[in-house]
Amino acid sequence: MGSKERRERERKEMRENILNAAIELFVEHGFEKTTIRRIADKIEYTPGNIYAYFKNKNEIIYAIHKRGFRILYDMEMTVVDTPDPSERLVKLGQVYIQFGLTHRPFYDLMFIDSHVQKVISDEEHWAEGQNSYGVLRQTVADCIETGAIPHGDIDSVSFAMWSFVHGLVALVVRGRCAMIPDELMPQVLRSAFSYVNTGLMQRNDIPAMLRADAFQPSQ
Amino acid sequence: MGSKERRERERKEMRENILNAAIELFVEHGFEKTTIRRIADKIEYTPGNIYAYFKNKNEIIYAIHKRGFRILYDMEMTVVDTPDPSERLVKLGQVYIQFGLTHRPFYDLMFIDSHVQKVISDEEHWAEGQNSYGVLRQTVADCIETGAIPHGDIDSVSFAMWSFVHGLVALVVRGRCAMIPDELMPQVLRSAFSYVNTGLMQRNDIPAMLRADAFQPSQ
Amino acid sequence: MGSKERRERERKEMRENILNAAIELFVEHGFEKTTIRRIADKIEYTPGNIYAYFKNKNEIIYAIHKRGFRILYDMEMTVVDTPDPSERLVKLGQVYIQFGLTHRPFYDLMFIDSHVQKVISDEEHWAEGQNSYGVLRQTVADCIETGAIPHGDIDSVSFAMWSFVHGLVALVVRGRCAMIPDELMPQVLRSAFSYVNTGLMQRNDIPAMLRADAFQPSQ
Amino acid sequence: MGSKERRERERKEMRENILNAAIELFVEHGFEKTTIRRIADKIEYTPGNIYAYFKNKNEIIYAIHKRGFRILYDMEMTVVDTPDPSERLVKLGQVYIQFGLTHRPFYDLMFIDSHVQKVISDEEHWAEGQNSYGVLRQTVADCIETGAIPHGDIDSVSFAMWSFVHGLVALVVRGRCAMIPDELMPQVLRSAFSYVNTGLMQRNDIPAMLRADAFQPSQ
DNA sequence: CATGAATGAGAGTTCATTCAT
DNA sequence: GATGAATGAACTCTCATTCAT
Repeated sequence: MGSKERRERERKEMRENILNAAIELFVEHGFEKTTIRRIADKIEYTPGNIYAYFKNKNEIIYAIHKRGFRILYDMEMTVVDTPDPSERLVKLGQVYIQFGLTHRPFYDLMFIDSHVQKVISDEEHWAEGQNSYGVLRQTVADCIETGAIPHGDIDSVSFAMWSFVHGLVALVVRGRCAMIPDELMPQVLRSAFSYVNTGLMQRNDIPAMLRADAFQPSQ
Repeated sequence: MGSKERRERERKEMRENILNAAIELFVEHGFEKTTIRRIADKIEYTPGNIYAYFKNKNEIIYAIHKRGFRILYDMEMTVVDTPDPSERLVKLGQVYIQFGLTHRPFYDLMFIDSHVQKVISDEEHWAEGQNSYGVLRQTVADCIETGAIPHGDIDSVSFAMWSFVHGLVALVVRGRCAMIPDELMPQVLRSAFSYVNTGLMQRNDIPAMLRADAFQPSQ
Repeated sequence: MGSKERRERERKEMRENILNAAIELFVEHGFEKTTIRRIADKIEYTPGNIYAYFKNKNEIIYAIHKRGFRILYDMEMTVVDTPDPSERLVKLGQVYIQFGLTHRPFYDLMFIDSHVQKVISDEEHWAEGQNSYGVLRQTVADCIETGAIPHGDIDSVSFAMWSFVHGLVALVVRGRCAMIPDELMPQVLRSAFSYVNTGLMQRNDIPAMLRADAFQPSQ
Repeated sequence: MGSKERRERERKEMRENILNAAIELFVEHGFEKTTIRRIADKIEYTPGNIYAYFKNKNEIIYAIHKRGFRILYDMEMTVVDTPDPSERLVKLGQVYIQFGLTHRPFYDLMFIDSHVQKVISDEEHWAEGQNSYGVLRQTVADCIETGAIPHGDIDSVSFAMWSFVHGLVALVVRGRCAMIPDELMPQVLRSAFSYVNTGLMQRNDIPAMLRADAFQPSQ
């Protein structure tokens, strides 16, 4: 019977609706203001009905979380074929920052939010994160192997790289840059990013790509 | 009469109690769950009574915020006299990370928490933060002047340095290091930190000080 | 399906219940003591549930306010067709007093309560009041034109008329008539009302209608 | 021993201080905002200490109530010697309105406020009010006797007179005059007042005194 | 599957009042 | 007489969640 399949499909569509509404609210008003009632209002359903599709609010968070990692991963995929490891590493950093600044609520949920930390913890929900980290790790390994960056423990170096770009984004996303005027932030971000890259990359000039105009803070 | 003094002291103790309870709750459950009621319960007082010591919840945040910056600033002061700028820069980084990891709730409140961002915004409450940034900025300026690190825009470089150590701490504090086993974290942090420093510092060997065993993640 | 209609009806009944409970409490304890909790208790519901029917406490006030003016207006409509202006003016006064004394909490809310004054202020919520005033004003204008009462500025005269009847009702409603024994109040009110009317109406005898036994203080 | 007297005197002064503070708060911020704590703060004493001088908040209300009637009575005394009864009646009305509009919080407390109504009820606290009413009543009696106003039951006529001026003041004090522009209110009040007086006083011209520029509404 | 009414817990805050000192 | 710390009840309002229909 195709009826069962239709059921299945409708169910998926509904989950999608809920999720999209949740994400929109989330993007617009942040996590705290994304309540079940508001999600329900947005799709013109009833609060109670949400629970037919998601066990509870946390399940919705998981889903958003997952989708965020999907977006990040897709963005990473656009640069992952770059043959030169050092160039790839830089591009990965750019893509990461771009993701963070253009999808702030996602970034917040994925890498900063503390409620998520508790709710997701060490569950299977970090699987997607592992993929992203894997891409970075491999690139770092390649860089070290080719001598593009100094030798070092792969995980430590990967963590260093990640920390740097995370720091940049996190300080912006959580509004800790009061000392730097808003209008200067894009330039400061660019400079900071290329400064570290250039510094680490042993004068293998990569100025061209570092000048790429990414990183417009958004939203 | 010492009675007035005793009163004064008791009052301070009470404020201290409230603050400590708040900080503890904040550590355990994050800001949202740190409610006036819970604070009161913890110290076995009445919710209303809290308001005899702090005008409102925000004042409690301010107090924690301020205290955190005081602690950080004091820690920075212990290394600020280091004459060699590059050594000083490294030590500042170490001190910052140490602060972040040994005073996680403070760090969280000061540099990560989003509600604080809203409540404190651009008010006078960032004054203390400016001091800390000032110390970093001056050190970076000295480093550039002496050629210890590559030339660059002072604020951009300062922001880069800050971002890096913030990234390290923030990922740990907000539990985003699932891919690195807990027992390896201290070593990874150390390696990551020295990797970037060594890389940027143009082979001015500073291995000795980088081996300093700091950064034990704490509670 | 009548299910939707039933829902609709039940919803209206519920709003009605809330409103009635609110009005009763308002009668008994005044506005300040008419709290959401007490309303909820009275109808044996949960405080939070009230908010499913009224956005907030002010909305409940608006509703009572509006309803009160509706009742008053309807009562005015029963006499507004009286052709003789002076007779109409007297009847309007009687109707107004009757409304005030038989719907005291409404009257209180509409014309006396001070919190309402703050909450409603110059918003659209006075629209209904304007209708009532309009009826009075027109009647006064007619009276002046026909010479039933002395010439004068229409608004000033209308305000005078209104003030008089408001004064009568307000002193009763707010219990400032201690000097007059309760059992005499009805007669005193009647006498006072007809005294002023007869005085102003230049000996156009209207004794018949002034003897109408209205104005029993209620509840 | 004069020590006892001194005690007595100091006690009175303290009561006075509390009362004045309460009245000031009351005048500035209204009844609801006049809290024990605020009174205490104003005179730089402790909330608890207030209770050494007044049994509770209601006692403070009584005192303010009483003082208000004292002021009104004193104002009435300035016109009570007017020999002509009709002139005296008009002056009494003027004085009453003036009191109401220049001492709004007092007026509110004395003649409108509902909390007072409950707290004071039929106790001895209305004694002062009786005096004021007595003055009016006597004047009305004189007016009737001399034929200045139509014959009628003294209490009913007195109540009518009182209701009229109370209505005028109460509508203003409780902000129910939205339909009359603020800048016109003084003139409207004057007109309304003289309209009724002239109307009732059987063309005994009293225009001169009615033109007296009283009744500026005040804070 | 969907509704919508209802719950219960909990949020920050204010207040009159009490009481040991 | 005066202090100031403390209480306990009350306030409006929000939310995730449940459940009969």
